[in-house]
Amino acid sequence: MTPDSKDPRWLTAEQRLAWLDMVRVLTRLPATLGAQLERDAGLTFFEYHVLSMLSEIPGHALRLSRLAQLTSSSLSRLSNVVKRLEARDLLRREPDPGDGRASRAVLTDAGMAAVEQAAPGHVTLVRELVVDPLDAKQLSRLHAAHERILDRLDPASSTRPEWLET
Amino acid sequence: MTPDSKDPRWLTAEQRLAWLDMVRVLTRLPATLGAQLERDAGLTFFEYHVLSMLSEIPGHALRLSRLAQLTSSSLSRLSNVVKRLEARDLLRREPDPGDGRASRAVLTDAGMAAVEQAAPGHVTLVRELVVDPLDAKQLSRLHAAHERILDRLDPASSTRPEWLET
DNA sequence: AGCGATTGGTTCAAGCGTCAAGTAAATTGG
DNA sequence: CCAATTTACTTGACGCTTGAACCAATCGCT
Repeated sequence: MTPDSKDPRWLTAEQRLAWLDMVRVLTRLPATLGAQLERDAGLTFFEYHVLSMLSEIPGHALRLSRLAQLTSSSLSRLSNVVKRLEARDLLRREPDPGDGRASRAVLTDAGMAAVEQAAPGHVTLVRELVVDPLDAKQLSRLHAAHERILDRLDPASSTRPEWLET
Repeated sequence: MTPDSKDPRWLTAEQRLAWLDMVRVLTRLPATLGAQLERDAGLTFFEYHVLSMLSEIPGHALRLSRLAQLTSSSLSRLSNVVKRLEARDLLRREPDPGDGRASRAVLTDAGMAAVEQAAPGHVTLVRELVVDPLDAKQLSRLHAAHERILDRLDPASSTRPEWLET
């Protein structure tokens, strides 16, 4: 009988071990994926994420504010990154037809090519690190856990791409 | 029949959904925890992690190189952070008795107090976002999945704290 | 219609992380 | 036992992120 097992201030031993391992994944996984993308495609994980969101939406165009939500970034950060990506000709900015304040980021052909060139290596690593070590059942349970966590992290689901059917 | 279900270049629809939700967790969870720590304790997630590692090891002291492994950071990053934390008197650097090249970071009383002050709020949020939305079984499966992923991310287990019994 | 508040986006300074280069101490190997 | 290498760490320059301040367009209210 652990005396403080109900004290909300602490975690039980198992909870603590689970959390510490989660922290290790949380820190190492993005770093590892980012290093691969940087090395093989000259893109940050975040830049890749931005381009890949654009590549998947019909029309390859999104308003910056929506793109910021989808990538969980501040508008400020996105603005800077979009400026850099535009300078590299991977996307361009257009005024939004419907709202004079807004801009849309549009993927260029070169941007599309960059995503297509970067994707296989990235996906291979994702498989290797996450998908392959788990069987189908384990992966679907991991997914379910993430969905529950996302309910708390993002109750309004504002970071969820609208073009995904569940 | 999905024609390319075995093509290692792509993920199946389920795998892809699972991965996209994992990416959302990977980006939002650290940001959310970091914001809380910054707001309530004036510490970065990383700074908290550094201090909390020291607080848990017997002796409250670790060589910088080991501390860098435990926190998955570069030595360079750690060196900078340690300098800042030392300036805030949360830890101090001592030459390592056994090796003239090495330094040990030692938690000060103020540093210990800072961790103890920051921990409850942090733990509460971890509970809220991760532990509470899952039941015991789900959490232990999440943990198991993370262990498998860590086998790939860190086969040598060099980021695993030595004072944890499994 | 008109005025204040809100929304969409940019910019700048300050802070933090990264990479390459540097120093110093220990280890290896001939 | 000395030279070459490796290990432990620090520093400095550069790039990215953040947060506050800013502008401009739109919305909400009366």
